[in-house]
Amino acid sequence: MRGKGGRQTIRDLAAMAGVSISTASKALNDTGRMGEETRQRVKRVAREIGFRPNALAQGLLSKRSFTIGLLTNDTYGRFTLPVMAGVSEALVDRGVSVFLCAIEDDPALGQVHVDAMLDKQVDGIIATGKRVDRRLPIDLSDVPVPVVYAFTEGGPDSVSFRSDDAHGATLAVEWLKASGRRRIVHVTGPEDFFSVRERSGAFRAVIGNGATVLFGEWSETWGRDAVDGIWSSPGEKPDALFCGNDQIARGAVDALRERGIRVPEDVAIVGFDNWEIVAAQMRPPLTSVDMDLKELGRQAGLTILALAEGQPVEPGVRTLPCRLVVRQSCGVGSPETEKRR
Amino acid sequence: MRGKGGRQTIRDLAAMAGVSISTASKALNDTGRMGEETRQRVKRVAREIGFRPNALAQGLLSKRSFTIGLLTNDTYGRFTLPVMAGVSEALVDRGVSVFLCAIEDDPALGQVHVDAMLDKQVDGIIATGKRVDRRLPIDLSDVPVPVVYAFTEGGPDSVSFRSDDAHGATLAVEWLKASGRRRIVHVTGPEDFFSVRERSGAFRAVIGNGATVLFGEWSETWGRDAVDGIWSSPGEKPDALFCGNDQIARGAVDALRERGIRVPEDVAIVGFDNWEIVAAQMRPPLTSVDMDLKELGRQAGLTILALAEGQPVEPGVRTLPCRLVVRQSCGVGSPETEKRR
DNA sequence: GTCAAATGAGAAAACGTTTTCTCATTGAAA
DNA sequence: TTTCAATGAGAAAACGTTTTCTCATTTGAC
Repeated sequence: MRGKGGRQTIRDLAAMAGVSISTASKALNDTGRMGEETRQRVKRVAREIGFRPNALAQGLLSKRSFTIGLLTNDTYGRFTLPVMAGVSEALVDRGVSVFLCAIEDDPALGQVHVDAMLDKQVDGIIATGKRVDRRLPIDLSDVPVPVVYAFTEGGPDSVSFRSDDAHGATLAVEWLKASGRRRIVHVTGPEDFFSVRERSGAFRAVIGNGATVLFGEWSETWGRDAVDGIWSSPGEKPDALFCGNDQIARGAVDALRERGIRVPEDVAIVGFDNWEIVAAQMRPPLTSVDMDLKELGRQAGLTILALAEGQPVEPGVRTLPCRLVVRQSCGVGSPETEKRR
Repeated sequence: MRGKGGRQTIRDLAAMAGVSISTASKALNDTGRMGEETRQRVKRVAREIGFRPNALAQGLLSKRSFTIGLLTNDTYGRFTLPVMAGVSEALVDRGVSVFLCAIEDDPALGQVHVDAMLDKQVDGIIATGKRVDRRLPIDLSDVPVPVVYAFTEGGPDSVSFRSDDAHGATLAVEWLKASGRRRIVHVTGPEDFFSVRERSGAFRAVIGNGATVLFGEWSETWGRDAVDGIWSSPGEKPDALFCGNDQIARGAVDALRERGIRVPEDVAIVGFDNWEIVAAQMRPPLTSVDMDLKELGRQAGLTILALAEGQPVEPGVRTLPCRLVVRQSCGVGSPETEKRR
């Protein structure tokens, strides 16, 4: 089936089809002039021997490698995985492959990876991280190929993508209000996170005067502590909590249960991130805002492709809408549903 | 700094250094014969203009692309991430880049990715998955490049890597025994998982007659249910639980706390997977078996490299030892420590 | 029957390297 | 001086494609 050495080259194909190399090439690419019979014969032989052109040779000539680099400093997190999957999905059927480069937070390692990618003639680079308001440890503004940023801070004139956290928060709070909750408290992460400010800002905008926002850390512990703090101090208690992430929500639900407070009857809970493995397994399952990171990755992939093909792309930050994945923690007994508006 | 078009080629370099292309090449690669002065001059100019050879051209000639493919069907899981990081880490400083291919469970998609990788002349393929006893949805036994399997089932004569779960389980149980626990119960996942059988087999081997193993699912709920089942039936209660993963452990700890049973004073708990985000945040922090997946990835990377270079590698399954990461859930109040033997 | 245009197909150059071969110059030994 | 080996460096082929030319043949119109 296969030649003794490596794979079949177009040379072999041409010989087998009884034509010249140039004719073989033109036949396969539907270019040039030749008899229809010849073209079909070449194609048939190509199919029979399973000929596939060597991408290295093609790239050398065309100066397009159909390869892009994906740089990430988030080796363990749950954010980049969906982004990567989205990028990969968007590009695979255009024949573009993705180099994965895990650079931790090491600038030297980052440089090594970037150099390697450029040596391999990537058509573009997607930078992605674990936090929307932090830059990667390496400067990409001078690389000679297009760059797109996804879920990480880009330079001033760069193209970047992030989720619209304000939209996500609005979705969550509007939903709680629509289901009759009136005293909603926002328990979230450290205020120096951009996304925390976005979410809390939107929360305040919807609630209006007297909105209560509690900043803390991204942990279950903080969720518990927040609940303990609220319920052990005097005054009217909330009938809903909008939590900054799913772990905080988890802690809050646990603390409420320990106090004998029912979720969702007494207090409705909404989380953020829709981290399935947590949100769906909680009892009750957690309603949560999904940032649709896979779609974000898809968009980033399509954009880097457009740039690589020379199409103009307006610089700036593009925000993608979130989805609210409704589960039982906010009072809807029905099976899982989804809200986008 | 850079030429008007793309990057500087060896042609430009040769012109600038006042030598021929061949001399330039030989100078850079420390091959061929030439005056030391010439060699240094070429190297200096190369450094000055930041010359880097085009890997596509090199690959075309050498038939080595310094590129490998990493195939995974685990897009969201927490297992492949460390494996990928390990692979990447092992290869980056040998100048080898990694193609990430997320194929879900779709054979067609898998074939597309494999074809794309072969077109791009990868030097080898690492297949990795989410379960050690399941195959990827695509057959790799016929690809014309070396293949290594990591954390997924390989073919009969393949090279594969997995963690030594029996060793991990032994480590855990020995540790519990050494700290004085006598009535240890194993609460674990579904018996049709290979790793479940490995772990429970080792558990039984260490405990001997009368070992209690409870099979269930990989969820917190099962952990709770198991505890409820044990403590609500008559008879002597365990003084330690060895759980099949960290989620089960988490459920067990929660259920124990609700019953007023103290961890670790009354019951010691050890988990499996050392899923940091769960294990370290639990209260008390969870002692857990770490499969050292990053090291597994590293080994897989080094092996595929050896194969790509034509070195002989014995086929078979290689198992890597686990580590026990000791935290407070099993009675050691001291800071986090680690056991390997 | 003549000529131009259309058609079919191959030759050759190009992409950016590495490597082998060739050749002129130098230095030393005879 | 002559001869040989060693030295320094360039020419050219090769890797596997694509693309631009070129050329011979056929077709059609007059």
